[in-house]
Amino acid sequence: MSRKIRKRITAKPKARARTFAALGDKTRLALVARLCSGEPGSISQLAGDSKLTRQAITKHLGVLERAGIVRSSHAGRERLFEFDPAPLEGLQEYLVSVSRQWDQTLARLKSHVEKG
Amino acid sequence: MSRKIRKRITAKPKARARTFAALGDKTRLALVARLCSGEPGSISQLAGDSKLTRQAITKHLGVLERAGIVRSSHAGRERLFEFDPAPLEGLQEYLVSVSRQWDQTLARLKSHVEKG
DNA sequence: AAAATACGCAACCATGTAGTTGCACATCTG
DNA sequence: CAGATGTGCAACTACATGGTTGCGTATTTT
Repeated sequence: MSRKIRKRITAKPKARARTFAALGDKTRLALVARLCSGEPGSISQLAGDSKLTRQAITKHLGVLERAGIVRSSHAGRERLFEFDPAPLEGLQEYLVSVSRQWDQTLARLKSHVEKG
Repeated sequence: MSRKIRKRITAKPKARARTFAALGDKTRLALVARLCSGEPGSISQLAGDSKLTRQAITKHLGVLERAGIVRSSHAGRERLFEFDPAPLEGLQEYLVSVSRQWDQTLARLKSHVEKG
């Protein structure tokens, strides 16, 4: 089952890297914070919270959407974005498995030292 | 206490973004997987697992080190890198607080709908 | 001492990213 | 219908990133 954890750590590295990368920007972190603690918002509304232009926010929302962290739907002339928790739950599981793997590694190295 | 969570979500966004960004690359994810489940390794050893050049791996290790995810120490002519779990634990806490915030938001929106 | 190993540094290239401006188009609203 | 609002698309700049090659230097090893 050490192998099971190892598998969890190395599985789907491309999608995982993309999700991490999507969170690797302060503007996008702010968008996530806004969308996960409030109602869905249009591009103009979300751009209003920032000092950046609407077009810049559109690009950031595109990155988040490609990573699956937000979904968008059209409502009249507006495009509403809402949070989707699934990808972040995946990252959380990944980080938990990394911690577990590290604990096992520490224990193994320690017993190795004690033996000789 | 909703405010406490909100604070946790918006605190230190710069450092957090840098840590997320450091994990936003498949090569670096592989390095993390290697270092968290094995002994410390030198640059040449770590480069041996990859198809990239030693210099490319050096750059990736620099990104991980600037994010605090790995530490390095000199041993003779070698430079040994080892895993540091602290930053990833911070990300894990962050993701947990985002999930909690999202659950509260869902509950609030739901009751809002029920009321009217 | 000479060869092999491990590393650092710099230059360079291609590509991606973050941001802007400008303009066209769709959709509400008076 | 005319104007205001919300969006999409394209071009462009500036800079960061991922990767390479080349070379110099420190440290083992034989």
